[in-house]
Amino acid sequence: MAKTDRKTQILTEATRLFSESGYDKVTVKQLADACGITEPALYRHYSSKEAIYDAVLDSISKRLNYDELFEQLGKTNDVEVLLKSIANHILDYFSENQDVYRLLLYSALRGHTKSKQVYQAIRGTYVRFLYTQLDRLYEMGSIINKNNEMTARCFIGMVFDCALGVTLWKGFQGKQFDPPDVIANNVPIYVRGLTS
Amino acid sequence: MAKTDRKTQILTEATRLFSESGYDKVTVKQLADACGITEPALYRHYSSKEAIYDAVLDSISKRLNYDELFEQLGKTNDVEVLLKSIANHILDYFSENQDVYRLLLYSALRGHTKSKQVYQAIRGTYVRFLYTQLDRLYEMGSIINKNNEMTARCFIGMVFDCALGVTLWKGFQGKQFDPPDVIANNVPIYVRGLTS
DNA sequence: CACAGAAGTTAACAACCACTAACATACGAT
DNA sequence: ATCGTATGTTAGTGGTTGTTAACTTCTGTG
Repeated sequence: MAKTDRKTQILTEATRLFSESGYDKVTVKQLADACGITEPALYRHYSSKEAIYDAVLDSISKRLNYDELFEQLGKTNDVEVLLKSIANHILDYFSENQDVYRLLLYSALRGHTKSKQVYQAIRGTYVRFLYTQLDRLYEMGSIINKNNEMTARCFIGMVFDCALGVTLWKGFQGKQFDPPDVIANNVPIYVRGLTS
Repeated sequence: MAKTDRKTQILTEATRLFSESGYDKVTVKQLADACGITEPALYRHYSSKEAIYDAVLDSISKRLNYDELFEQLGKTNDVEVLLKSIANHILDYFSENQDVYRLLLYSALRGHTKSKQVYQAIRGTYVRFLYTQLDRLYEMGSIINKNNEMTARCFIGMVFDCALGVTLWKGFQGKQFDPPDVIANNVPIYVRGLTS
């Protein structure tokens, strides 16, 4: 196996394992086993366990592609379209990358500065985009006067929490709702509450 | 020091330490040091590290007092009062017990079944109360027809996320908002969106 | 073919961790 | 006064973990 392939494989397995069990509970042996090699072989590719962890976080922050969404939505004048698209984008992303959110939250709770930064980079990007758009819609007279940064942060928070519900609380929240249904139910409340 | 006092002290220190660093990163020695005793002395009071952890979770689930809130709000017909009171109750609780939310989330991510249950017990209680009240307000004609369980879960999710922002993301979310301000900004959006 | 370097192995090390055995002391009840 | 119990200590054990040293195997290149 070529060096690059092995490195990628280690990254993939590490992402999966770390997000499943958290950094501390994953042993280097586990990771090596998952890759089908021995522990010392891992150290040919990464200098330490922490280095693998850093690489995982780096790859995560590069995995998100907002450009498409932002270009698509940059010109809409419909609050409902705006909110629904952002919500769906977040939920799609996290359902396609179920491991990511868990891993980020876990790391952030662990106090890992880098993962806090990554988490906030992802989240902050959504928030900034949304409140910029809300500012624009307000100037157009489409929505009422609010602190749009607060509004945006809360809305994104609600959607993130919903995403967490899907991945983390599976089987622990009583009835299991489909995220799209939740969006369909709740975004209109926001829209009604915001439009003038 | 009497046995009960020491046991309580261990519980207090354990709650603090576990929520700061997570179960895995806290060593028994750290905990013993924090209590001013040696490791074996700890084992006079708790049979294992895991037993201490269980005790911490038990004490947390007993620390919440909803009765006051629920009795107080059980008869209000004002959606805004209802939502604001619930939101403030959650935020007050978590700002008074900053360690609790961190610990619960941390444990839940770690996959600890009991902590998932505790987290969901706390959260679920708020959700059930809110959607019962929303059902009542709907029957009274005060609010529009919605899936009130979804609405409640999303609202509670938004507030929980807000509480997390205060404790976990301090210094990582750019501008720091006061939770009461956030409530004052966002609850009215929900109210406008829900009232008929 | 020779060989350099990449990638893998076995064996082991030092540090750490949860936990325990064995012993010491304070103290209330009888 | 004495005994039992609660609570503490010192010293140490077995197991795990991240990491490394030393050695082997594979492979592409001049």
